Formats: sequence, C-alpha cells, structure tokens
Amino acid sequence: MTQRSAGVDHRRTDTRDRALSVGLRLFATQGYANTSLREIADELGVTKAALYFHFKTKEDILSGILLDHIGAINAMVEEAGPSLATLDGREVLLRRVAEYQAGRSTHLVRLIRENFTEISNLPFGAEIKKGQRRLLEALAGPDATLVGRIRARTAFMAIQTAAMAAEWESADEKDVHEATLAIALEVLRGGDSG
Amino acid sequence: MTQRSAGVDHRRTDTRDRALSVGLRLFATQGYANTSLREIADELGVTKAALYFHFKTKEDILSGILLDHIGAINAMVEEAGPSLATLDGREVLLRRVAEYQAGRSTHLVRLIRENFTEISNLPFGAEIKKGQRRLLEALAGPDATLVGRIRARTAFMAIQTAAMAAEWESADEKDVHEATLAIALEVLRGGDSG
DNA sequence: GTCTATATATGGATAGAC
DNA sequence: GTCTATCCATATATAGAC
Repeated sequence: MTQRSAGVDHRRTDTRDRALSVGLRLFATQGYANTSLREIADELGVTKAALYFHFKTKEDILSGILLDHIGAINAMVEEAGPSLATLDGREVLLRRVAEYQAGRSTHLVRLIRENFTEISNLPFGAEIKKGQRRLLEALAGPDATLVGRIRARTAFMAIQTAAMAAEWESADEKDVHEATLAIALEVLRGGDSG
Repeated sequence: MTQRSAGVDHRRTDTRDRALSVGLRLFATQGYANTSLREIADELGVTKAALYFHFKTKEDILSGILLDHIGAINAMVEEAGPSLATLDGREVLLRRVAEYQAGRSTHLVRLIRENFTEISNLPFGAEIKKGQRRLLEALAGPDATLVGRIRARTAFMAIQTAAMAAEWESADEKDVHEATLAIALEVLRGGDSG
C-alpha cells in the first residue's frame, strides 16, 4: 500500500506517488547519496519545499520506496511456513521470489543491491538485512549445513542478478529469467534430495 | 604498483599509501559519497589540504585504489589465453579469481559491488565494467550459449559474495571459501563437459 | 609535506505567504 | 499543496605561509 486511504482517494495531487517513482529511478541509477531533492523536485516540476510537505526527510522517501518491498519478502517467507521443511517447498519459495523480482522493475533490485552499505547504515536498514537473512535461512531449510546455506545464498544471488541482466545480456529478458531460474534451482537442489 | 618509483623510495612520508588504505576501508564501509576527505584526513592525523598534495581530486583517491585491481583482473584473463577454449582452462581461471579475491581484504570487493552505480558513472568506470565483462566472457568460454553465460555469471557472483560472507556466516572463513569454490565450479561445469 | 585560512558550491531542511 | 526566500551545515578544492 503506497496510498494512505483504502477507499476513495481524496488527495488533490499525486505528487507523493510520483515522487516515490522518480526517487526509485534516480536512487537506483545514480545512487541514493548522489541524488538530491532538487533533482527529484525538478523532474516532478515542483520545488524542494513541496517535497517536504509529503516527506519529513530524504530518508523518508527511501523508506517509502522500500517498505512495500520488505513486506512482500517477509510475507512470502511466512506463507511458505512448514513447507520449508522439504526441498520441494523451498523450491516453490525460490520460484516465487524469482517471479516477484522479475515482475518488478530492475530499479528496485539495483537500489537495494548497489546501495546496500548505505541502506544498512540507515535506521531501518536492520529490517532489510533481517528480511534477507530470514529469506536465506528459509531457502536453506532447517538444520542446513554450511554447504546448504551457501547453496541457498548462491541461488538467491543468481535470481537477484538476473533482474538486472537485461542490460548485460543481449538475449530476450524472458529467456534470461527462465534460464537463470533453472540454474538457481539446480544450485539449491545440489547433490542430495532432502 | 601503488608506489611511483620502482627502486629506493625517496618519499619523506607514507601518507599517500596510508590514505589509500584508509580510503579503501571508509569507502567500502560507508560508501564513497558518504565519506568526506575530512574523515580520511582525520584518521591519518593530517589536514584535508595535505591530502590535496597527494591527490588532485577525491576521485583520484578512488582511482588509485581501484587501478591495481583492474590490472590484476585483466592480467589473469590475458594469462589464461588459449586455455580458455577448454572447460579445464576456465576452471583454472575461476580458481585463480577465487584465490585472488579471498586473499584481499573484503573491503575491495565490497567497494566495487556496493558502489557499482557510482563507480560506473565515474570517468574510468567504463574500464571497471569492461574488465568484469571480459572476465565473464572468459569464464563462459568461446561460443557460449545463453545458459553458459549465466552459469559463468552465477559462478562469479558466488565467489564474489563469499569474499564478504565472513560477516554473515558464523563458520570459519576458509571453510566458506572452499565450499563456495566447490559450488561455483559445479555451476560453471553444469551438465555438459565441453 | 603539511599547515591555516578561505573561496565557492551544494546539500538538507524550515518559515511563512498564498 | 505549493511557492519564495533563507538558514545552516558540510563538501570539494585552492592560495599561500612555513
């Protein structure tokens, strides 16, 4: 939920939503620290002061962008629940994560990946880290060995990178995603079957 | 070569080298944009102005840190040469890359990975990107299919991530590296043998 | 090689009018 | 909701003495 009200929208402008969208793109392509409020405001056709009506601080914009994402990841892990005890259940979770990330613009993935240090040092950065940690543990399964945890991490990294690979590979985006998912599943599965 | 002269060192101080070292650590842990020259100078026990004797600009410090790295990666690819036509040769290259990255402090890997957007937009950022692209193509081998290229990328990402995994995994660092290399080789190898 | 002092720009953020 | 005007902190970078 990016909007505040669930029913009819009583807002007089859509500046807030547009700011989140522009902010996502600029933060992802230029970096959070390198993007000024003036740049965002200019693209929106408003002044910096106008932004401060919608967001208390610059961090607030970043927070607004990321909150949905954290929620979605956490929800997927929780929904998986007891099914994570089996390899099949964990494969389903990995497929869902891949689907989710492929559906989003590449910007969100890039934003988190390439501004990870900065985000980590932010007040709510701990939440992001905790979410990723939980996801990796879920993918690794209960009582995972070191090798199992590394498999989970590698599989997740493959998926994550694929979301940005459209720029790198000349191939069709859908083909890249499918091939990557196949390899990620292969990695997660590993030699064993439990 | 971080030093300017090959023979006896005639410099009166080691400020330049220490600056590169401190800069690497701060850039990696806080981000390039979030690290000021004052912070670096303070840690060195000198003033900002002193830094400007050794480096023309702030970017120059980053450049000084990264130049060695680019050279090392390029050298490894070129040394591999015709051996890259075989899977065995490509596995050797991957091992060398893993060895190289594990030997360095985690900071260099983090610096590149988590400031990639910023570095890309820098004047010499194209060199970094070109170097990584060449490495991935080398690992994939000549006439690689899409799947082959994704395997190469995934294997490399696994290695790269392992260099930072000491903080995440409670296990012994050496064990993490060994297990990761094994999985990376497995991914690179894939189903086929050519 | 390093210092003090300063030029200059830009950033985030606020006050108050409309 | 948005504006103009402004505050204030901090940043990179330079000038010139020692």
